Amino acid sequence: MAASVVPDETVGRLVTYVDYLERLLDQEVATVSSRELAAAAGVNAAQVRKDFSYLVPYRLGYFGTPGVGYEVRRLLYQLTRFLGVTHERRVVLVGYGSLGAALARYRGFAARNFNMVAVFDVDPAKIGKKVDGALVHGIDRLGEVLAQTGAEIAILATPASSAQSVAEKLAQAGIRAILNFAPVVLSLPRGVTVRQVDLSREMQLLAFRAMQDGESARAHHDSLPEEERQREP
Amino acid sequence: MAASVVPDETVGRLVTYVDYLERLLDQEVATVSSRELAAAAGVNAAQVRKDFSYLVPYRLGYFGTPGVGYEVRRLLYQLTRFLGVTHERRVVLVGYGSLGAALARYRGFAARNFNMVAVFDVDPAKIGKKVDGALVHGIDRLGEVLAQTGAEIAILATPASSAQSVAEKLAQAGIRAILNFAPVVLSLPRGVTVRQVDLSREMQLLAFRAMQDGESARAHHDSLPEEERQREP
DNA sequence: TAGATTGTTAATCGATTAACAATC
DNA sequence: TAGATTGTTAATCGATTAACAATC
Repeated sequence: MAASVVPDETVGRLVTYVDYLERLLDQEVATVSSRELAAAAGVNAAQVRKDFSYLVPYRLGYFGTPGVGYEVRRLLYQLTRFLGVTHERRVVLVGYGSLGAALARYRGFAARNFNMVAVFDVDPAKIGKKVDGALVHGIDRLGEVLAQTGAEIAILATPASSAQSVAEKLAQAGIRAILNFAPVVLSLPRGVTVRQVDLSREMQLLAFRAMQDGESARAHHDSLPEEERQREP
Repeated sequence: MAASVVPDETVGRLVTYVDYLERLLDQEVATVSSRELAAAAGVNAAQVRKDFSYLVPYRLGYFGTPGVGYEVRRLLYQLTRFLGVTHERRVVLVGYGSLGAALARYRGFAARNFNMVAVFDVDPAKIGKKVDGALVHGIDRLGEVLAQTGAEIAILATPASSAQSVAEKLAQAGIRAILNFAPVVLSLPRGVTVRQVDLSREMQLLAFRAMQDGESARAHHDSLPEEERQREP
């Protein structure tokens, strides 16, 4: 079997389908079509069915019924089983700055069975304090605390300058997956999964699109001059 | 000219190149190759050159010199000019909960010329307070305040349940771009650019990969039984 | 049965990567 | 000049979408 049969894009959408199915379950809706799931996730209906087809090799059992759709309850059960969201997942946070503090408090994690078991920072003023239900440790105690808590997932919210070295320590200490908020590409041994969330990059992309839409006609005109008017800045 | 010649992926990477070029400029490095830029951004060198080639129609002037590479200073100038990062961009934040508060304080935005000019919330206890240098308004004052401030970009950090209706109000009030942290797919008129950041989804994806790596052998074994053992949950 | 909707295969689309002539 | 590296075209890859037979 290839290392990862199910693309990240699909796994991400499965999570979205689960969210939507839970809402349907609350509303006591019994069945749902791929078309409806697609609308909720902002994708094509064929995409939804294709996504489910990736799970066939895992032999989960039930999916849909032609002509009818999917039973909400059973589909939800299969997807959560596949995603493994049933049991608690332990998370550590490294970097208790403004963003780190927010992430520690963010309720979206707890709602999904993520339990923040420890926080790490370099600031001596923070070490030893209890924040949001978790104790702040010095980064030197990483290995020790990870061994104790058995956490497998880390949230990295340090400054860019220290992100790579901290990530290496995390990998060494047995962390399997890192959600990286530092605007640096981490290079780590295979076996450690990294997802990068670059908020500043997202904002800059948005700003570019906003500007572009506003200026399309003008920009086109401005761009005509062949000469480069650069003054060394 | 097609609506958007430059893919989002490329624009995102251009931002990353700019970050790296600024570091090189600080270090007084004069030239850089596509290979080096690629390493910094975690991509292929051909990707870097391809990304730059998308900018050719914009006739910015200088890029690289075959056999030599790119002059750091001039390349940086061209990219920032293209991205329009030179002038201040005004941003409003809607939803001052735990995440919203963190985003308001997040320094990565200010460092990139984003200025948070107003905050909105429904909680009467927050309205009228000054937080992180911006006043908190009721959502009913959206149109008024946006007209005053001229903000074009919004950060949406409300609960999922109100995200769509707030987004519609934002679009109506002239917002061009929305960074959406609510785990809901927004449907808005064309002309409003939306980027979604779903932190819980990222975490669930990571947790899945972490679990998967740990279990590959076991999971494969477990998956064999043909019978579905579902008990209605 | 007729209408609806699944699961899957094939077609399309777009992004990434390789290759290489141009050129400093 | 010889070596290096760009800019661009062509090849590859993977993800999305369309189409449709199977089937409830």
